[in-house]
Amino acid sequence: MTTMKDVAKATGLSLATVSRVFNGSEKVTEKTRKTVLKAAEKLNFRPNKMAAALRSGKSRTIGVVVPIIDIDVFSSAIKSIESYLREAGYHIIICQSEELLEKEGQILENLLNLQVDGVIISVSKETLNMNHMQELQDAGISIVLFDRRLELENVNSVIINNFSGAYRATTHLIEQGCRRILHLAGKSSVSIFRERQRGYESALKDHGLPVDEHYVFPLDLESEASLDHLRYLLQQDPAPDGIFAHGDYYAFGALNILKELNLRVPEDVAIIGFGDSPFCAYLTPPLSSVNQRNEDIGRMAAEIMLQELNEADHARVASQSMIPPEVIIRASSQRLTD
Amino acid sequence: MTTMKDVAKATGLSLATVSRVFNGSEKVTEKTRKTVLKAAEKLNFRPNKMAAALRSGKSRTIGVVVPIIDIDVFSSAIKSIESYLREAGYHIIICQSEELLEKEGQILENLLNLQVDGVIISVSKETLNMNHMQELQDAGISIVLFDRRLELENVNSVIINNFSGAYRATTHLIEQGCRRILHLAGKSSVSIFRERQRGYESALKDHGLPVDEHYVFPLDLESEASLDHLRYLLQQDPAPDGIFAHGDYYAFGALNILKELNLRVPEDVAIIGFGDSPFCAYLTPPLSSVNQRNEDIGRMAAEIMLQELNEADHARVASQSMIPPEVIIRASSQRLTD
DNA sequence: TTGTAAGCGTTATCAT
DNA sequence: ATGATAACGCTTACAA
Repeated sequence: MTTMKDVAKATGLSLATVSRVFNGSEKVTEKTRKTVLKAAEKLNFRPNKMAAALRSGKSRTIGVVVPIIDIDVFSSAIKSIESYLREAGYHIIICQSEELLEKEGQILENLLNLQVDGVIISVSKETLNMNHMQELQDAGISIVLFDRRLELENVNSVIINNFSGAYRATTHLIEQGCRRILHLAGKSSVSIFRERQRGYESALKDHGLPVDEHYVFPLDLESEASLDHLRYLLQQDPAPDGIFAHGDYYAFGALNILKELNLRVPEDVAIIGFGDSPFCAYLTPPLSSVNQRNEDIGRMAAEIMLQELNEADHARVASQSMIPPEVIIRASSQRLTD
Repeated sequence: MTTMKDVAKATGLSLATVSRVFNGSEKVTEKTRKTVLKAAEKLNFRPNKMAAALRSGKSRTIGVVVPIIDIDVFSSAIKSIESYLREAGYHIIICQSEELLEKEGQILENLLNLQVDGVIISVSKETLNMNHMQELQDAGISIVLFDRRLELENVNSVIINNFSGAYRATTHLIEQGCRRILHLAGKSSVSIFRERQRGYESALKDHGLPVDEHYVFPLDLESEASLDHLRYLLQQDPAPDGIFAHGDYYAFGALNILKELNLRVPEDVAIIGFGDSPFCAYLTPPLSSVNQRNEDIGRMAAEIMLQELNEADHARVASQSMIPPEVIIRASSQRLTD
C-alpha cells in the first residue's frame, strides 16, 4: 500500500508538503503540486481517510438510524440523505433499530465509538425521550430527528405537517362537493393521528360544515364488527358522500366495502387516503392520497445536518421543520372535470 | 474525551493491559479485568474504533453499493444485509450509483480510501465488467455481487434463478388448466429476461405444449399500437387462456385490458406476473406473481461476505449462488378450489 | 499475566 | 513555500 511517505520519498519532498497538496492547501507552488500529483498517480497512491479522520478528529461520517430500512418513508428519506450528504463529501452508516429502544441505544453507542460527526435518526416507537442520546449531545455530535419527533424535546427535527395534510385533503373533498365526510381515524394515542383528525375537523369548521362525532370512526380492519359498522354508516340516510382515511390501508379497506355495497366512487362517495403508498395508483379506481414527501424530509434533514456541522456557533436554537404535504388527486376523489 | 491512556493512568495499569481487556484477550486476570472495567465505566470511556481500525488494518466496515436505495429489491436486501452484518460486528456504508458507471467508479474508489473490508454491490445498468473493481480486488477487498451479475466474471454473486421462477410460474398456469399461455416478454438484450423466457418455453415443452412464437410478445406499455396488438391476440380464436408476464407492471397492464375486453380473470384468462411487487396484493383481482426473495438475497450476500472475510485461504473459487424464487398464488391465477 | 514501545497514515504546529 | 516532528488513540510484538 502506497502512503504519503512513499510519495514524499519518490518526489524528494517532505511528507508535510505532500499532505498539503491533498488538502488543497494554498501554500504550495503549482510546480510542486504537479510533481506530487504525478508521483502519486504513478505510485497509485490513495489517501487513507481513516488516518486523516483519526488525526483531524472529523470522520466526515454521518450515522443514519431508522426502525426498518425497507419501509417506504425510510428508504426514500435515506435515498435523498445519501445523495445530498455524498455531494457534500460525507458518507453515511445505516443502522436499524427494529423499533427497539434497547437496540437503538446500542446503535447510538456504537456510532459514538465510530466517531461519527452527526446522527440523523427516526426514533423507534419505544423511544419517548432523548435520554439515550445524552452522550451524543455531550460529545457535541449534531443530531437531527426526522419523520418522528419527540415532543417537548429541544432538538432539530423534520416532520411533515399532519394537520395541514389532513386539512387540505378534507378541503379537497369539500371542493368536490362532499358535505357529509366520514373520517376513518387512527389511534388517538398517536400524536400524528390526532393531528390528522384535528386537520379534518378544522377544515369542516372553516367551510361551515358541522363536525359530527359519529362521523369520526376508528375503523379496525381486523374486526368484522368494525367493518359492519362502516357498512352501517355508509347506508344511513342521508349517507356519507366522502371519506377521509388517516391511512391508505384504511382507504383501501373502505374502497372494497364501497364496491361491495355497489356505491360508485367517486360519484356516490369520494375517498382520499393518507401516505400516498405506491399501491394507491394501482387500485380501482386509483386512490387519491396525501403525499408525505419522504424525499423532501430526507433532503431537509440532511440540509439541517450540514448547517449544524458548518455552524461555528453550536449554541443556536433547534429548528423544528414542518413540511407541508401534497394532496395527490386521483380518480377516487375527482368529481369535477373543469 | 477519555482514552485508554486515561483508564490506564486511573488504574495504575499499563495501556496494553487496558487494551487487552477491551479486546477480550484471555491474558488478563479476572481481577484486573474488573478494575479496568470499573474505571472505564466511571471515566465514561468509549473505545475509539477508528484508531483501532487504523492500527489493526481492519475497519470492520462493509460498503454496500446499489443503483437506488428506495427500490424494493435494494431496500429489502439492504435491510437483511444490515441486520446480518451488524450481528457479526460489522457496520455498513451505503452508496447509490444512480445507475451510472462513472459514479459507481467514484464510489468504489472512495470506499477503498475508507479502508472498507469488503464491498457488496448490485452493479449499475451501465456496468459491463469488473474493470473498475480491479483496484479493490488487488487490495484484497472481498467483493460480492447481488441481484445483478456480470456474466463471464469469476466473482462471488447471489441472484435469483430467473429460469426456475419462470418455469414454475408457467407450470402453475398449466396446472390450473391453461393450454394457450401468452408470454409478455422483456427486452431480449437483458439476460434475466432471456432467462425468464427460457423458463417459460421449457415449462411448455416439458408439459407437452407447443411453443408458439406468436405467443411470445414484448408488450410495450407506452405504445398504443403494442397495446392494440395485445387486444388482437386476446381476441383470436382459440383465445389465450393464460398470461405469464416478465414483470408485474406488464401483468397489470394486461389485467386492465382483460377487464376492458370483459374477459374474466382467472376464469377466462389466468394471469401471473414476476417480481411480487407490493401492489400485486391490491389489484382486482389480486395478482399472482413470482417472489424474488429479496431479503434472502441480501442475507446470502452477507453470509458469503462473512465467509470471505473469515477465510484464511483467500484463493478459493468464487461462488455463484442462485436462489430459487417462490410462486405466490393469488386470485388472478387460482382456478381450482381443492 | 503485565509492561514497554514502536508503529498505523495522516494532520498540524513550529521552524526555516 | 517547505520541512521536521509531534501527536491522534489504539494494537501488537517483544520483553519482563
